[in-house]
Amino acid sequence: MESACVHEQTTVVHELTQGIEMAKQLRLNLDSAEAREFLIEKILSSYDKALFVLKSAGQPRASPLPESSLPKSSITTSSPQSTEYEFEFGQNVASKKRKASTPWDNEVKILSDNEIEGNANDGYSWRKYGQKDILGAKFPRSYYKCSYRKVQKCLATKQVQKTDEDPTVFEITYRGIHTCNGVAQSALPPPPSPEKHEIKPTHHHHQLTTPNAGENFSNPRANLTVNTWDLGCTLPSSHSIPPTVFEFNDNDFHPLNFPNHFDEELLQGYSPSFISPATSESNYFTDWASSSSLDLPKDAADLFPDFMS
DNA sequence: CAGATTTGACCTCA
DNA sequence: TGAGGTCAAATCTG
Repeated sequence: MESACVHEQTTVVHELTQGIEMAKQLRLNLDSAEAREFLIEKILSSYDKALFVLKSAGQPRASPLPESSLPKSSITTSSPQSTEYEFEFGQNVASKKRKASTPWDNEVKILSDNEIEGNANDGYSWRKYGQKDILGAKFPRSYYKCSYRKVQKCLATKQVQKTDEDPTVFEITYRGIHTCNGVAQSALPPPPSPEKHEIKPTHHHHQLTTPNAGENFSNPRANLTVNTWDLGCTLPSSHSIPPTVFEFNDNDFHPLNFPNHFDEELLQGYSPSFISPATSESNYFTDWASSSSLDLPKDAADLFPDFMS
């Protein structure tokens, strides 16, 4: 099962990456005893799960790891309903017509059966700018661009289209790279340097079927629930799409911050940039935390006021 | 009233 | 020339 292998690799890398980011956070929050405990718990949880996945990797199993079999962290989420995403990496997967001319250097295609009108809560704020009937397609295609296109010159766009076979399944195609931070520039540190967010079009096409990288968060608005093994409080419900994808080479793989800069946000800690006041989702974390059976430290709000408010 | 959405017109390219 | 993608004015919504 190659896809399962990829899945496990992704999960492990995600967990380890998360552990690193948490450790960075820990370094920044050494002064606070509560923060220390909270972050240590998260780090241990991440590595626990990474180890668990690695140990499980060699064992045969017919289906993805059941949630119940996974190590429990101090932060848990509910809802077993799963959403499948199918990723397709490469150049201009969807656009055949303008393949040679489009400036996009990356594209991610996702199939989701659990979106509301394809309005995925992917952590970014989108503005619909067009809808078009597509030849041969039963349903029109909707065009979205980043709400911060003008303010931050963010060129990320996405296309959402119901599939012919199943109107409840949406094909979401992400194009371009988010160069925005999700909020107005004035309120934030400068966007990450381009080199830090360099996305290389991969020549290897991989299809990943989630639960991927341990998502398990529910979307109270869209009734969207993704099984997740981890992420805990680091991932609001709005991130219905794995925020970090990986470019797999023959022997290694590198995390790429696409389509979301989730890792970057993690890196910045629970910074205000994580919660975009301007986004249509208004307050990801609040929704997420209130809708999930989270076992957050009672003083989490004090530890991370930006995160919680 | 500001921001988001809708929708017809326009642009680009194969 | 037609299809896909984008623009922008009109309209809607909170």
